[in-house]
Amino acid sequence: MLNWYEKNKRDLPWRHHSDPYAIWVSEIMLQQTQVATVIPYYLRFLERFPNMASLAKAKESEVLQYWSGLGYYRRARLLHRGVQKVWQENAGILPQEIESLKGLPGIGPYTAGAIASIAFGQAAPLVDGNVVRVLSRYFGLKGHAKSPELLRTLWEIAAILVSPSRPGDFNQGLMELGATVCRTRLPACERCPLAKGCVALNSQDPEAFPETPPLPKTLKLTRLAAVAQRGETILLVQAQHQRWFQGLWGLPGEFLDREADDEGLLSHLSQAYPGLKFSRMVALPATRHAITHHRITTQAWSLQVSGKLTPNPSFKKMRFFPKGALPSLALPNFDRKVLQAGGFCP
DNA sequence: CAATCGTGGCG
DNA sequence: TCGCCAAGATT
Repeated sequence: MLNWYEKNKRDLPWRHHSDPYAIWVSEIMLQQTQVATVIPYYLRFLERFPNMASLAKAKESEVLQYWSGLGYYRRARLLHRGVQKVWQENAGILPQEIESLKGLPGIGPYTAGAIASIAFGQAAPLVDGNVVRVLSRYFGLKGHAKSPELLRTLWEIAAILVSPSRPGDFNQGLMELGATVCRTRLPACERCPLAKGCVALNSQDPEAFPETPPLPKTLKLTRLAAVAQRGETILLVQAQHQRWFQGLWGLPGEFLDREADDEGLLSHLSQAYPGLKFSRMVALPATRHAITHHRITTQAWSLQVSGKLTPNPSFKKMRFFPKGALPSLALPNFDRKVLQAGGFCP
């Protein structure tokens, strides 16, 4: 494993760092997110927040701005809180103990093992999606990829296997193998250093491991949204109690269980934003977006606003932003797609 | 424990 | 077009 990793590891930005903070950031961004997606976000984030001090002092809104488009925004808020906690309560020194790491916001069993082994050289195991795949295939273990029983077994195996002398390389090697060779579909078993003893390969169907759990049914939703303009500005609201995108800015609107129509949007807007008057509605191209198992079609309208905004308790903030500010705002791609389709944003 | 959170890419 | 999936944590 160690020899294979040494020869085959990819040149990734976070592998240029030995700073535990930089590794921490990479591990949070990589949660449920592929390497290629993370790289540009990681580079920008570290350029703006090169150390704990800069991130600890930053406003959450700016942290979210740099996370905008990467998804799973709770990760950004928890990372921010975690860094602030270390900065304030531990003199900016990241603890090395697994249990202490797990006590930090956003750091669970996997990330604690990753930081302990990669940043601190401790012989700590880790189990992520790659490790589940590699080990369940190699040992021919039954059970769904997320079943607690299989995961318990895998953590025990990983703890036995981890190299005491080079735990970080071993753990990264296991994950690298899962990402590049022992892939979910079309595993490249001919290139695998573990092929000889692999139970799944010898069973002729490596893809049968791990078993795939049943997925939740996809739900279709319709959403109304407004690109409400006053001069060269656009009305945005900050999600506070909504189900999705807490803390981010977004277009005003609502979800429906029926067909979208402009009258529905007008009645929603007049109720949610008392004091404002809307006119000159023009339908924008419908956009589609998926959030976990939801498939959402957004029908948006462009319209003009007049009148004075009365604060609404369901939103923390409502503001008119200049169009030029849109690219650097913490917006979910969900809304960025609407703005781009309407030509309001590059 | 099981459901949930975003997004882009792939076949 | 659509289902499936990816360096998980939280509630």
